[in-house]
Amino acid sequence: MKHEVTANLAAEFKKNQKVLTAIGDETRQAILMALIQGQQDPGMRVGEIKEKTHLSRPAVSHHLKILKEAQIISLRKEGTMNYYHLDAKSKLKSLKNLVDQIEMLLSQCE
Amino acid sequence: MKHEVTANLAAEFKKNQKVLTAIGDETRQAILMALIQGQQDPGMRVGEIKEKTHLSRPAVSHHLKILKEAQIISLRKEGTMNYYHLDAKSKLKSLKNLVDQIEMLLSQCE
DNA sequence: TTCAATCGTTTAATTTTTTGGACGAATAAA
DNA sequence: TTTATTCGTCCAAAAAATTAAACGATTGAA
Repeated sequence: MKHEVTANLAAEFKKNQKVLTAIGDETRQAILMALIQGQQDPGMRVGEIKEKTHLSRPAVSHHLKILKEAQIISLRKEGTMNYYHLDAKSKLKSLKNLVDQIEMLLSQCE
Repeated sequence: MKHEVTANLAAEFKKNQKVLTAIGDETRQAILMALIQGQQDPGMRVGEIKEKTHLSRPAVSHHLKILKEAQIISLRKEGTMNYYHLDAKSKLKSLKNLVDQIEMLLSQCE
C-alpha cells in the first residue's frame, strides 16, 4: 500500500527533522568535522572548538546547543571544563532508516 | 590510519553539503513530503505544490530551486506546465555513504 | 492576433538566524 | 577568601533566509 509507505515516511521525516536542521548548516558541519578530527574519548573542550572554527565563544555555544538538542553530540563536565564528543549512533541509525525508505519508494516507481 | 578516515569524511561532508542544507529546512521537507505523496511519474505541478504547502508561488519557486540545485528533484516541462518529481538516487547514495563512514569512525572509538 | 494559463524572477520588506560584548555561575588554585 | 579559568546566557546588532507583490516570459487556445 502506497499510503502506508508515505505515512511511515512522514513519521520518519518528523523523527529526523531536528537532526537534519542541525547538520544542514556549514558552521555546524565544521564543528562536527573538528570533533571528528579530535580525540573521541575525552572529547574536545569549547576553547579548542573555538580555535579550530574561528568562532566566538557565544557562537560556539549556540551551535553546540543546537547539536546537543538534536542528540548528535554529548558533553562531559570535568571541573570547569566541558568536553564535547560525537554521540550520534541512535540518530544516525534513524537517518539511515529514512534514506532507506525513500530509496525504497523511488525504486518502486521507476 | 585515522587521518585517512577523517580526510575521507571531510570530503564526503563537502560532497553532501548542499543536500544537507537543502533538506535541513521544514518548509522544504514539507515540499518533499508533498512530492512523495503524489504520483512520481508525471510529477507534481507548481500550483499543486503551492496548494498542498500553503505557500505563495514565489516561495515555492524559491525552495524548488534550492532542491533542484541540490539535485534532489528534477522537472519536466510540458507546455506551460512544469512537473516536479523526486530524483535523488545519486544523492541518497552519497548521503548513505557519509552516514556509514561516520558510523564506522564511531564504532572504532568506543 | 488576442487572451488566458502557468510559471520563474526581481525587489523590497519581513522574519529568522547568527554573532559578539558584557555579565554571571561554577570550579579550582593561590 | 581572593583570584583565575572555563564556560553558558543575555541581549542588541548584524547577517542571512524567507516571503509576497509586481512584472515578464512562454505556451496554447480562441
